[in-house]
Amino acid sequence: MERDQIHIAIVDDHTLFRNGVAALMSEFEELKVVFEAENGEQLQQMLVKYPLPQVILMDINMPVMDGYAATKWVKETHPEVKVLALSMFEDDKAVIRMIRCGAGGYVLKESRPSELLEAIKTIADKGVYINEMVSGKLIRSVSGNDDLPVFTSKEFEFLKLSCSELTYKEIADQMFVSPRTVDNYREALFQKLNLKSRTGLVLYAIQNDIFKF
Amino acid sequence: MERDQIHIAIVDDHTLFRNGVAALMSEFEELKVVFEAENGEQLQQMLVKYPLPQVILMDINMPVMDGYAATKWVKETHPEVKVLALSMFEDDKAVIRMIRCGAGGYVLKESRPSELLEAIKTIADKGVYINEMVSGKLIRSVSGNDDLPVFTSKEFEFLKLSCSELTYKEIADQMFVSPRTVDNYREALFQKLNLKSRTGLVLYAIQNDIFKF
DNA sequence: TAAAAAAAAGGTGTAAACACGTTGTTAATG
DNA sequence: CATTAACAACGTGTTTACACCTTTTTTTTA
Repeated sequence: MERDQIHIAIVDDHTLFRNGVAALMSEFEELKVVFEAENGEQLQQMLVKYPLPQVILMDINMPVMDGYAATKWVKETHPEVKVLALSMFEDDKAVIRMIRCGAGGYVLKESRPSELLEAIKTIADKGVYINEMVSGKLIRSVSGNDDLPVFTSKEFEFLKLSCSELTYKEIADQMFVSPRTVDNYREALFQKLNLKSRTGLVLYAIQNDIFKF
Repeated sequence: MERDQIHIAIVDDHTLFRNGVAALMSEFEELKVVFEAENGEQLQQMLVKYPLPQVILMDINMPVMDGYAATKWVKETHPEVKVLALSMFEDDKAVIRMIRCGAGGYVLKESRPSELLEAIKTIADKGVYINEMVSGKLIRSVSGNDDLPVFTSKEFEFLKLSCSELTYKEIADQMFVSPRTVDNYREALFQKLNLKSRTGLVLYAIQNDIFKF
């Protein structure tokens, strides 16, 4: 067992992917996989039972507790642990959000194993790993704060229910409020999101993963 | 090198996943990974250069040539080769479509390596691998043919334009037809898709990749 | 080329969606 | 305890969406 090994953990709900990456990374003698977790919640449990990893490879979309929440929690409780986001697609919004949550970098799942190793080594050393697109939209997006507006929980619920064939009246019934109140939710969302139609709401909700199929 | 090894190939655009699965499967002595490919097109090239695999693990969503087209092509040119779909989520529509294209089964990416091994062995032996949900919706869906209805090109265009904040009047202008004609398109789609609101149209279009972000 | 089918357009009515100003209600805060 | 602020609800009016049925125009095809 080599000294100076980088201890890593892998958090991803897809077992095949998780095990696969673990197997691949274990082949690099510079790395040691200390544990795997299926989601953020399991990660929390693992962190008390196992030695603290230096780097956590974190998937974004997971059930139970997703990558955003998990990353935020990790940085709050163990700020010295580096988080490297593993994203499926080059989804700017998601990547930016992960970085805001405290991730020190991100790697696409399309990457070759050696690239991932490089990213892990860099992030363990320097704390951040920013790849090719540094000079691009990422910088601009992160500095220019386009965070998602704050919704009340009612507005949020209304937004999700809007992604259906229910009429506003029916939505009101389901939310146990008056149709007028639903009007308020709609107006508030229109203003916050600069929209003017229900169709706009639906598109927004889907684009921002507020409504999922 | 063992005889009676099952020769498999892996087609997935995510290198980390592909390599990971290859590494995992190589550990089973019953299997031999003969090649990997990034997409359907690369698969076509690989199939002439490398020994024919008995089973192909096929991702669904890939650039260039996706899993549906690739599977169809494989079954046309090498009907004896079995295709096992690897799906990310339990997306009924996608799975059903893959089976219609000729896949002999599907496995979720959440599966454990041993389950995947089991699936590979089963499909190599029996030609099909149907897991737990046999008795469920799958059977019903595949038998009851629910292929997508036929739209005219105008209806199709209208459907895409509906995924916006344009009013029907504005859509009519853009399509250079009368608002009444647009009414006809809408009515036709409502009937064909059994919907009753624009929201329904938007959701349908997005679910079926007719409107893409 | 006449008949039939399909697509485009019209008329009209109702329901839902959108807009805006106003009024209770509750809870936080000085 | 009075004052805000936030939320819920109301009234009312306009626009858009939806429904249905008819007519005109274009395209197919017998």
